[in-house]
Amino acid sequence: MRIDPASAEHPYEQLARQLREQIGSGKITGKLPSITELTALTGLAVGTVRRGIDVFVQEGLVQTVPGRGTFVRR
Amino acid sequence: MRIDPASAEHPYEQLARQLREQIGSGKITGKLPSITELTALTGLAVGTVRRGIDVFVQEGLVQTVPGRGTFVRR
DNA sequence: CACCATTTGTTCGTATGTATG
DNA sequence: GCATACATACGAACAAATGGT
Repeated sequence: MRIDPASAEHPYEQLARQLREQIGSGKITGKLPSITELTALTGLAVGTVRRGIDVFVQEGLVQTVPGRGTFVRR
Repeated sequence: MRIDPASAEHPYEQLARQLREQIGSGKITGKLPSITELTALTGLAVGTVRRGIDVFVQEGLVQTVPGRGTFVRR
């Protein structure tokens, strides 16, 4: 889960793409890493991580539950 | 265009609702006030105004053009 | 062509609120 | 009550696109 700030691809897009790959390949099935964990893993800010995850929420690929986490829809 | 921070309705939701009313009633037809103008009009932060407008972008009600502005789709 | 003002787009770091367990 | 986790908001900064001078 490495983010390159200098890339032409925006950090939130890189995050979304990398998460999508891990979801698609089945590496992530149930619960996604928490936003706090993702900020630690990526070095990104909270808002940026949210932005990346929002992509999936819009698509209906994941479901977020306050106090619980973010889950891959199946 | 008044926002009440103490309301149960979030500021970005209040903004979206009020803009929607003005669009629906035909008070706003072409270009929306710029984000900078909306922050001045509402006292909200840039990000919050963006959030409110994003609602319409998602819905396809408006179209944003970098360097130009935000326009009501017709 | 260069320069500049305007406008949207993204990111940061922090704070507070709300829901869950 | 407390820890965890998502949700919203703030203020600031910088980039990129547009259009006019």
